Amino acid sequence: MNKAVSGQSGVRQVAKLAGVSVATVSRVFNQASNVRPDTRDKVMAAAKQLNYVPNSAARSLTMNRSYTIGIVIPTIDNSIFARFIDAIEQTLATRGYGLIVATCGFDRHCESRRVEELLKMGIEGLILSGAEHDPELLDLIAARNLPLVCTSLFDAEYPWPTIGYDNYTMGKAIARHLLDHGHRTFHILSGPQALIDRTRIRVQGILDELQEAGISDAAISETELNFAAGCEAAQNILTAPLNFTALLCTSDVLAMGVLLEAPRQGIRIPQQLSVTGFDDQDWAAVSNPGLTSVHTPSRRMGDATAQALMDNIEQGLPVDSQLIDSHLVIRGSSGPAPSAP
Amino acid sequence: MNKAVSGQSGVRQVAKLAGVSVATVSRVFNQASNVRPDTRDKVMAAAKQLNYVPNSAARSLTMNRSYTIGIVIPTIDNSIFARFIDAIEQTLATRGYGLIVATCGFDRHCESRRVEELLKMGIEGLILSGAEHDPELLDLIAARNLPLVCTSLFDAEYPWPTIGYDNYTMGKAIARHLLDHGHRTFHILSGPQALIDRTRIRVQGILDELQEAGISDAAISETELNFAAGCEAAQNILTAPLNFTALLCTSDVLAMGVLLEAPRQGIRIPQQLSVTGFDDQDWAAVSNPGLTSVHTPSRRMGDATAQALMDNIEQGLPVDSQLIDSHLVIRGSSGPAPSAP
DNA sequence: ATGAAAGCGCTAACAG
DNA sequence: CTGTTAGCGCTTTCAT
Repeated sequence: MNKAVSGQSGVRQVAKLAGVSVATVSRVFNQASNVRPDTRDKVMAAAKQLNYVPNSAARSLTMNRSYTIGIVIPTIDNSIFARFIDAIEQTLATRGYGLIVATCGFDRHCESRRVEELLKMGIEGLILSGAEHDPELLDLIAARNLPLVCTSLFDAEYPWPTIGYDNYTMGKAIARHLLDHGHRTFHILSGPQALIDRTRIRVQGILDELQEAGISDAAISETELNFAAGCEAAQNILTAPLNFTALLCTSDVLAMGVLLEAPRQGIRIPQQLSVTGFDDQDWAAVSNPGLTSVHTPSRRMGDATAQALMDNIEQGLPVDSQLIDSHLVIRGSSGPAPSAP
Repeated sequence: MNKAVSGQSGVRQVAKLAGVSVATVSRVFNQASNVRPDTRDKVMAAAKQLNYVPNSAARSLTMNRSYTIGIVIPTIDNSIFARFIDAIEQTLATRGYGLIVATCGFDRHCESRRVEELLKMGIEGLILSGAEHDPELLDLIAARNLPLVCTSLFDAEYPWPTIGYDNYTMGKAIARHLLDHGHRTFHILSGPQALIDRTRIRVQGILDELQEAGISDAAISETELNFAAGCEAAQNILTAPLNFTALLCTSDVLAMGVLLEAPRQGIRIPQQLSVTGFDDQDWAAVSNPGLTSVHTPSRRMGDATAQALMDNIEQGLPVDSQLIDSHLVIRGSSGPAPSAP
């Protein structure tokens, strides 16, 4: 059983070596005011000599501050989340905060457990994905008065602050794009709607737009939200003779599978089939053809989220919900509907 | 100035409500042995009623344990690192450890600063990328007796444990693959060799293999290690009439740019040009053509790293260097050299 | 400008 | 099996 730190030296040693009191050492390492420059130097010298690093546990205990923010997301292994975390981490770092990450797949129970673990670790703020969480968890968070931001979607009505996109409108936009190109028969490939609210909202936007155009028979295939699952789903969807001319995917990772599978089935994109995604990952510009998708600036969302949390913690500012812009990016994977589907 | 926790309740309150001593409460929340079941239940009930969550700072202070591991990597926004972290996080979670992530680009000074921040946060173990670090930093880590693992490369000779791939041999392997296909003129597109040791090692492997085949005039282009930079580099490399038939990229993110740019320049892959990557990201199987690359199982590396660290911390086991297997994946982007380059 | 001393909430002997 | 008590290393009044 290894002690976390062994060659440890505390304020005490530093104080002794510098010939001052522990209070002075503490002052030097905090708001350096009220310390004579030469005293300060003596302390710093002693500290360096002893390799002194303040003990965060003791610090946290007395100040009741941990300078850590927690985040629980489905996975890190998805460009969209990776970029998001990357941005959060960098913004937090500008003010000395650390980020503790935890993943939970799309399992609500797991999410709750992970949050509890983070709570035990003393986080001062929490970032969650989406707006559907265990009510008991939300109660606990409220009881602890822990700042929380729900991300990836924007919902001004939600009782907790949300920072994210207007998934509904974007769903409508991408459907409209296809309708404008003359498509009348559609298939939707989505992630698990029951587990992911923003997926459900995207689908709803698509369906509503189609509905308004008098189309109400779009088929929906659901699958897990990862590359392999997308490939498998694509195989199933694309084998039979196509009875649709447009395939809308609620996520690029799913569209990737379609792009891979279509040529194998002899289906040409976009001549025979238009395909669209959601997220606009890097590769969407590279694939052949390029993938029409909705660009969701997750980096911007991360910055905003981190900033909001820190402003709340340090200045008590309320965390306001925030709409992050997103927009359609049209590429080669979508085009005019073939004359004879 | 928001207190981190406000509706707080400590062992004391719980003890009083449950009609026991603080020691008993502590026992219940730790090694539940030596506590009568009904006492235990009373305590748990009281705790639940009060929304009690143990204060981690106090806990860490008395036990001298933080149950957190720190990692400093260049970026999270790269599939390779994202997958790596994802795996680490999940493995750590199995034993109640948290992961604090920090990014530093490819800047050694920044790396040192970030590590110091993590040190201040009380991490019990540290994960770094590569094996080139500020000597002073390494001294500090040694002085604090902090377990460290250097990842992404394997080097049995290195004074600190390394867990990663044999980049050199893989560099040789991919060059050999191309040589076997009759290629005799090469161009290498690499990330910054001065900043990234494993990149340098990969390049060295390639060069050595070519050298052994009597080829010593391979040109090398260096660029930043991200998608945009890869695109730009590809534009420069591919404009002039090609004086090489194989383009080896030291990373898939770079190869992605090449795959995007080649068709724009009217260059057909692999008929006119063979392209290879390194990492085998998801999209490598999807792109058109698929990208020949070296598969580096970053998830496996993450698991091994996390496991080694925890075993060291809890059982004092030495952290042994570990070679993670990697292998060549041949796809459509590489083929026989065109007869007339 | 500096020092002395009182805890922060918890765990871990040590008693009983 | 349970209670009492002494710190863990630090910050922070309150004196000086």
